Amino acid sequence: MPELPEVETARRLIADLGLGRRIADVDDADTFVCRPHSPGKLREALTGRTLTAAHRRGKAMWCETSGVDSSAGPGPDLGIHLGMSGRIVIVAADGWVAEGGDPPGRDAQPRKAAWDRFTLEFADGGRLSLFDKRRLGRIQLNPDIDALGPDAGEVALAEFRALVTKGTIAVKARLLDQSKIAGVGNLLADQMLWKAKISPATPVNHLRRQDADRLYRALRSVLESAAARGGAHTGDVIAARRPGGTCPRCGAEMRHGTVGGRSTWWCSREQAWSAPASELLPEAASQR
DNA sequence: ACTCGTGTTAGCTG
DNA sequence: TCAGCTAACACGAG
Repeated sequence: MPELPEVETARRLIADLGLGRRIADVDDADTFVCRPHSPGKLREALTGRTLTAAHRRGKAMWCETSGVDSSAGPGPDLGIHLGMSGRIVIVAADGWVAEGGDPPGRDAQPRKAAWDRFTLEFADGGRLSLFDKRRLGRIQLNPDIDALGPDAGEVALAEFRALVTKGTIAVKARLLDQSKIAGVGNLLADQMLWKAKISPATPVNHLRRQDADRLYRALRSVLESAAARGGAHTGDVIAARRPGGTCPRCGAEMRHGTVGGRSTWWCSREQAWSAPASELLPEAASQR
């Protein structure tokens, strides 16, 4: 299930194998994945064009398209979001298949054709599909990319500090807010908070400058290692996200709860959160 | 049978 | 209007 590193893999796949191929037909029959949905709308908008570039910001991808002929202006952008279980599958003219997105190894059963939610049929006989079991992926023309914050892999330290520390929300919930920082999902958030030794429940206004800076460095290194190792699920602490799991660093028991509406795991020793004494009620402070 | 989930978002509240 | 929270979406896996 894709976070930033998996989406980048999918984007690169499209950039390498999907560009410059004439779109001969479009299957946009899925009434939930293709939005806004009027059957045939995407077919009408895309047939006769080619994809000319593949971009990504956070977990959102979009492809530029060519004019239907050389005299026409460029076509609409094709927005692609993989959701929780989406994967890009590209079939070459000779039938060779390449995939990127949701790691195939984790659900390696044969692909059912019914799970291809959107397909570009190329004139060369190949195709590009959004394969998505849960149908939470999205295909959309001209997606509003500016609604997203800066890409998590490109945000600068000063910008990160400003975006992450304003307000009172739990730091993990803020990291998951795509309008602030784009690309961090549930696993990357747990991994980077663990790496920075910060409790996921810490209200962001309680983060000191040194905490925010440590979290920023954790973001950089977690993205880098996830990209190198093949996805967000390869993080050191991810294997410990299970009942009975222990911290890979100190051996303490891992705790589980819900933060920002998502399943969350943290080290009971290194990521314990306690409010500064000045913010506790008098009776609570006296118990410390 | 029943619960959970690596994501997003409409709709509600203060 | 904004920040923050919750339920809903869909469906396969355990």
